[in-house]
Amino acid sequence: MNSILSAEQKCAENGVKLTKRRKEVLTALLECNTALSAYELTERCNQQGEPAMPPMSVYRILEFLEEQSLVHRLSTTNKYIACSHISCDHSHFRRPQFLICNDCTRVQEVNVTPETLKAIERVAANVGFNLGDKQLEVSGTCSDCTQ
Amino acid sequence: MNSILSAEQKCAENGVKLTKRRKEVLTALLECNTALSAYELTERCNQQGEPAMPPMSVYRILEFLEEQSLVHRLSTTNKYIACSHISCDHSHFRRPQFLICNDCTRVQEVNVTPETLKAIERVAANVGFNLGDKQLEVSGTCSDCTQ
DNA sequence: TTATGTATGATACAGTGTATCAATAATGGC
DNA sequence: GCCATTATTGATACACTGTATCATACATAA
Repeated sequence: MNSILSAEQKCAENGVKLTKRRKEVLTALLECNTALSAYELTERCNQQGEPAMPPMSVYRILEFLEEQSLVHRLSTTNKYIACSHISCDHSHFRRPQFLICNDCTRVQEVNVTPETLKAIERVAANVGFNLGDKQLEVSGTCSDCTQ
Repeated sequence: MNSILSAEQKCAENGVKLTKRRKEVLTALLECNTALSAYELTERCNQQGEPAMPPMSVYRILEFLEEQSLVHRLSTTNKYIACSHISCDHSHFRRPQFLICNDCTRVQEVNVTPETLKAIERVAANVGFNLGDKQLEVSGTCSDCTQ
């Protein structure tokens, strides 16, 4: 679990702690490798031998992990996915972008060109919108579900 | 209510009917001029003198109106907004795009250039994603909430 | 009118997220 | 070590959102 070590280090730098419970949640999310809802994640955590964790705790922990940029919340589907940049050094040097399959809810992190991002930002700026550094979520149909 | 007439006509062309209840829902959504959740919309409809409508009906009617492209469902916020092209002749010649304010949930329909859309489609195609003709939803902060 | 299909009403319930308070664990000062 | 303070987690209740299901009303055509 290289990622867990990196996550722990990152938290330490920020003066917060990656507790046992938080590790459990992050590990479960990293292992499943897809986006999960808070309740799906709760179920997964409670399948391990550990004492059961209530959904409320999972919500709080997800909020914590999101603040630390260790997970992303996909507002399109209300699911959470582990950040794919935990172990590599570079932080999100630019807004992350996700493709979300409408059918199987599979999620794929992608990178559009900076120019394209700029173009979108410009359109938003024209009507007074500030995109901040939130991620971009685009829904479609993945290759498996297209057939 | 020019839009209602256009909507009625559009339905007639498709061989479906814009009933009294459906008109009520669409009118309420057109009048409020913002995105509303199904329950907010129910409340609004029931503030008129009409006999009360249960949420279930509103859900069904919204589904109907969405099929007729008279309203858009914003999956980012689970809200509905009236299509801004009901009265003008042209249909959605290209994928509609919405900017959604994270703070006040205000929604603004915009148009990025076809080239930008193509660029996003290309990135998606590279990993086997098909964007179909679903709308694009981008969340940010509107001018009012930025200050 | 009767039969058929469509639209709406009503009820119950499952799923999701939040508010609140209680209990436990960690931390720092003495 | 012991206590006070804070952070974290547990537990309960509840509000909100959406769906499943069946019953009723309405429209249309034979």
